[in-house]
Amino acid sequence: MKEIEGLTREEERAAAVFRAMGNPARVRIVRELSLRRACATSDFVALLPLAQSTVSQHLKVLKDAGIIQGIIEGGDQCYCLEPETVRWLSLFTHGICCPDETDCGPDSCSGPEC
Amino acid sequence: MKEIEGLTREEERAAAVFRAMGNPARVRIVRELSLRRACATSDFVALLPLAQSTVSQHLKVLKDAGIIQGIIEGGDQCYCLEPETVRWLSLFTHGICCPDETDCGPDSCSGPEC
DNA sequence: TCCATGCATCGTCTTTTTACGATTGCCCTC
DNA sequence: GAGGGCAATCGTAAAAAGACGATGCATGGA
Repeated sequence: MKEIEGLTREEERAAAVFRAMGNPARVRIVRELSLRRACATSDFVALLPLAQSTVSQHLKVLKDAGIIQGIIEGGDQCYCLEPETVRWLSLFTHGICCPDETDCGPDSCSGPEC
Repeated sequence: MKEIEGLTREEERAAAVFRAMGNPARVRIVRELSLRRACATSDFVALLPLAQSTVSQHLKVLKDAGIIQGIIEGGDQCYCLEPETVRWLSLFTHGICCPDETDCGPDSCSGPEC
């Protein structure tokens, strides 16, 4: 992929995070973590119709993008969301929707006109 | 990419939209549209260090994902954001951030705990 | 200590994406 | 009707992503 000069740091980060989220298995993983707070790799292997190595690779992509993080819970390695990134993503996306409005919630914003 | 069964329609859509947004040039395009409301292909060709055919292809990816749409403005073909999709994306993303809270704005939500 | 278990990483193959030039198609204006 | 400008599409080459099995590496019982 060609590098785009003049891209803001925010936009670069956005592209990286969006790319990491741009796979059904990874969306599923993130969603699961959003609901269950923390899961081990084995949970995702059970959840997804993919080989263990593939799941592990997907987790790595999400981790490298800063979307999830590995933690130790009760002595076991498991994953959870990286709150800062998730929150940042939410704000960035909202910023596309409502570039001007500063005081509109997810339910009140009108979206971009055309 | 392998199909994941048991994926909700929402998650499939999310993966497709995220994937379409997962490229620096396309983030730049969407951002520009968010600020300028409507642009012709030539505007993007001027904006990005890419060949015309490549820019056109990027626009097609965004269009296929339902993120932008082609319109006629003053007799000229140009593009603008698809408000419904942008809004939906904002909500979906916010839903990852705050799966339970229904009444939190982008500035008030606390993000997922870990 | 030895084995099982759970994950990460490596090597490899296949598929998809990205980028470009060339071509085509469509209007506008002569 | 001829020529020019703009944008989509085609063909293709290079790069990246996705998937899997095999392998490596801790750790925690027997």
